Amino acid sequence: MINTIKVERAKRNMTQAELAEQVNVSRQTINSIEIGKFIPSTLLSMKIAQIFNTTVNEIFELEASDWKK
Amino acid sequence: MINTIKVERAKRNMTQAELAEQVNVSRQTINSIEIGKFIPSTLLSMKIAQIFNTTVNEIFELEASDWKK
DNA sequence: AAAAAATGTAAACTATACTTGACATTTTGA
DNA sequence: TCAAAATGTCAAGTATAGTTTACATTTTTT
Repeated sequence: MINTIKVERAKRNMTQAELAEQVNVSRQTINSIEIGKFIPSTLLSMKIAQIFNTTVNEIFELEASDWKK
Repeated sequence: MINTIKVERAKRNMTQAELAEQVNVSRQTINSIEIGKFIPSTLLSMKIAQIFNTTVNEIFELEASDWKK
C-alpha cells in the first residue's frame, strides 16, 4: 500500500512533527508511515485524511501485492 | 470510531465468514471490528471498502471522542 | 420443533503498530 | 558558510491488532 502523506504535507508546508502533533502520534510514527515502514490504523489514517481535508482513499492506495495471500 | 460493515454485509447477504475469506482474515476479526472491539489496520479497511465497492470514509466515521488526548 | 448456519465471546498466543530516546544526515535559511 | 530545523534510522520497550481453538447463543431453514 502506498500513500501521499509527504506530498500533502508539502502542499501545506507542514512538517512531520506538526502533523504528528495534530493527530497525536510521535514524529517517528509519521516518518515510518511515509516511508512505508508500517501501516497505520484506520483511526490514524482517518485523522490524517481529516487534517488534509480529504479522504483515506485519496491518500492511500492498495497495490496488487496487497491482495496476495 | 463507528462503522457500517454489518449493514453493508446485510445489503449483500454476506456472512462474516464470507467477508473474512475475501479479505483474508479470520471470521472473529470481522466480528470484533463490527462490534467495535478493535480498530482494523488501514490495509484491512481499504480491502473491506473495495469489496463493498465503496470508500473507507463511507464505512468508517470518526467520533468526537477519537480526538481526545 | 429440530437441525444447521451464523453470530458472540473468551483465552492464550503471535505479529505489528506506536512510543521514547538518541544520534546521524540532509535541507533550509540567516 | 554556519546554525538550526527537518528528516532518517535504530533499538528496546508497550499497546493493540489479528489468529486459533473452542464453545455458547441466536437466527434461519426445513
